[in-house]
Amino acid sequence: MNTRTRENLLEVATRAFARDGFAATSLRSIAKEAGVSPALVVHHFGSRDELIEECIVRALGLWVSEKQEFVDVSLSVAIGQWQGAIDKHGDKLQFFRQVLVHGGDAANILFSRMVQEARIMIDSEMLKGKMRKVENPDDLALLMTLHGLAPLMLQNQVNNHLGGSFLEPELGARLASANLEIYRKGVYKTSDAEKKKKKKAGKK
Amino acid sequence: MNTRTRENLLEVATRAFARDGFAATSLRSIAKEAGVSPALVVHHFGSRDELIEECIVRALGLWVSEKQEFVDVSLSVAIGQWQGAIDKHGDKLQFFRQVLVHGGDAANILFSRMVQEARIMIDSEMLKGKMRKVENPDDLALLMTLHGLAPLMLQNQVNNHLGGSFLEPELGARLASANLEIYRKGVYKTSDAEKKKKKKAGKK
DNA sequence: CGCCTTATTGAACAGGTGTTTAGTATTAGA
DNA sequence: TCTAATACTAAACACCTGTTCAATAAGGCG
Repeated sequence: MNTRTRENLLEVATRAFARDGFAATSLRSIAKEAGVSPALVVHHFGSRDELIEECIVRALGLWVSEKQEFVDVSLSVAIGQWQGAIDKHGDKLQFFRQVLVHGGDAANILFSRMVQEARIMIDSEMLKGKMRKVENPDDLALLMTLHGLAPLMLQNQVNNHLGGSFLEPELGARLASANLEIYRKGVYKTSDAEKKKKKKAGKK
Repeated sequence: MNTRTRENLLEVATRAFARDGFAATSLRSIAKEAGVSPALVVHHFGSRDELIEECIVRALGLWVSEKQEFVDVSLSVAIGQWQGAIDKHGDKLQFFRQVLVHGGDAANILFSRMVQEARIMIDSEMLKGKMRKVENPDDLALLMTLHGLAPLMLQNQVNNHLGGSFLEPELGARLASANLEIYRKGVYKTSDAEKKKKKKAGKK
């Protein structure tokens, strides 16, 4: 089995899918970009769908094998500290974005894993005393994952709105600090009645 | 000009685009669904791209004309109170979701408008004393829009994760209340030093 | 009525898609 | 070195795409 051309094919395909999305990337264009005949691609992978699946499995595999790094990313994503994460894993994030847009089992698995890791992060932060106790940590994990993924999913619109790429340090930092401000202090004022309630519960 | 078939065509097309996305919806399938020949569609709209554009313009037009309603939606989106908004505007929201996924000028305009309305909402809430003063209201508007759109963009994954549709009252309410909890109290503890600082600033 | 515009269609076109097939190189193993 | 498997390709297939064209039906208007 020729591993080299196979791996190269996977790399080229993943890059193309990350760049243009699954729907807009044809088997033929991948073959051309890899300097190879279309028939060879199906010879190696069976079909276009199986190629896509292999790309996803491979990307998820890389994720798992680099898990420690990606936990950092997940955390960075959650609290909006983009620049570091993007520098290291920009292309992979773009690919995962396409997976999420594409939907299906892989997207569900990917998403649930991210929520799961956010959940672990929350427990850890609470143990360290950096996070307050919340009513439902599972829902918080879900929400923080959503909040973290939102700028990735809507990156084009965010970039257009800000007039630049939020992957750049300055804009990224602005988004991050604004997000952190919400996560620290909230935005809605708590009513006086609730404040007292909170104090009581705290003293007890 | 036959307005009836034209309008019907727009309606069928919009519904199909909302359901399956732009990339996966062919001119021919729309024609079939409308019980009409493909040639008639291009006779009325010139081309598939122009049909898409007309659908978008029409949807944005409906948005503007029902602006008051949609401001409510926007606010509901921002604070995560989905169920009411979805009941009234579910199909339109699905279409807008596809527009955002599709990207391009229309998506940028739509997104910036939502941020803008969020900004107006923030000012109004601050005037009413329901919101605290934040460092950069523009960035807050951007973030709240992102937070509101996230569950819409990732609805399939969220539904899969929760084991049901978050458009249903119970799950929607859960998400909403978790979001509100963040927006009210934050999640990260502020350090003691910062707390004192805050108190000083408050008394001054 | 007849005329002209409009609505509508079936058939065809050119191009793109994923996949198959038959054939040729290339390589590895006995 | 001969053989069998593998790597690879050009060409063709069947299908789907958006669009065009010529033709027919239907109204509106003088």
